[in-house]
Amino acid sequence: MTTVRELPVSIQRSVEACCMPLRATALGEADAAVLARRFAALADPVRLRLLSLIATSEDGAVCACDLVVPVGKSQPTVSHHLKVLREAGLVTGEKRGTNVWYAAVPAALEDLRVALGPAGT
Amino acid sequence: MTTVRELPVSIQRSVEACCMPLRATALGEADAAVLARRFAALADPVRLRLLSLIATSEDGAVCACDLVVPVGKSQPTVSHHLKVLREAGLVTGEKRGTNVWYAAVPAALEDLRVALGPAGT
DNA sequence: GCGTTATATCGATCTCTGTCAATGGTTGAA
DNA sequence: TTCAACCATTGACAGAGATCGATATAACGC
Repeated sequence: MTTVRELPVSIQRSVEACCMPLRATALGEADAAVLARRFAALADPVRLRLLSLIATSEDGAVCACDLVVPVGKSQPTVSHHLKVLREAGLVTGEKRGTNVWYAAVPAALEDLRVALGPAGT
Repeated sequence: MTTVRELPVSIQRSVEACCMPLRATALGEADAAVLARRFAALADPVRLRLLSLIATSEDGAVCACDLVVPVGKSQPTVSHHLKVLREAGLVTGEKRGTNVWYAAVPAALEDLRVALGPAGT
């Protein structure tokens, strides 16, 4: 359940940047769909807590085994939410032995920040 | 259907600010619930387009009657989405005669930007 | 090989949400 | 007052998503 600290995992972005700021020009259908999908990944309290736990970890990565207890959900549920975060490009998972270490993808959060930002950014 | 331009409506915030950045400290259950609710308001393509249309309007406000056609949904559906945006504090609605004029609430978007931002903000 | 541990997937259930047709409430105009 | 326009609400339905127990898969140690 509890694990030994190791080196941070490497970071990779699989999801390409998207979309002008909401307030710059009227959003097209395609861009709106992409953005909605990403915001949906943040629209769940369990996922937000998981992401926060991962992003604030001292070494930049957290073993999945150390995420089940803190959020108070079953292991399959946590695994499901981690998958959603992964597919949204917000975190990456790297297998180390039997464990999977999750790391945040800062660039993904920055993309969303830009989308919410003022027109001239 | 189409309306005459008038003065921008007044802006008011009903939703109080919330939550440290995700990457500052691990999110508590309560904060996660509040943030998830707000991100959920952005997790729909129709709402994102409505918000974008409102936020990019020249006068800072748009008549609801001018929002139905651009998003290609029925009037009740658009009304429903506008309600969700209103309850999330992202827009305000002001009645003028038989029309309702919607305006964006920039401070609400800024709050979400802060939540997504780096630790030291 | 075997058993153990960690993670993912499957299947079922329940709840939430997006959508529209129909209806109701208000407002302004004729 | 009567009518028409605008907007919100209701009710019904389908689809999506959150959750968990059970099971499958993978890697390690013996």
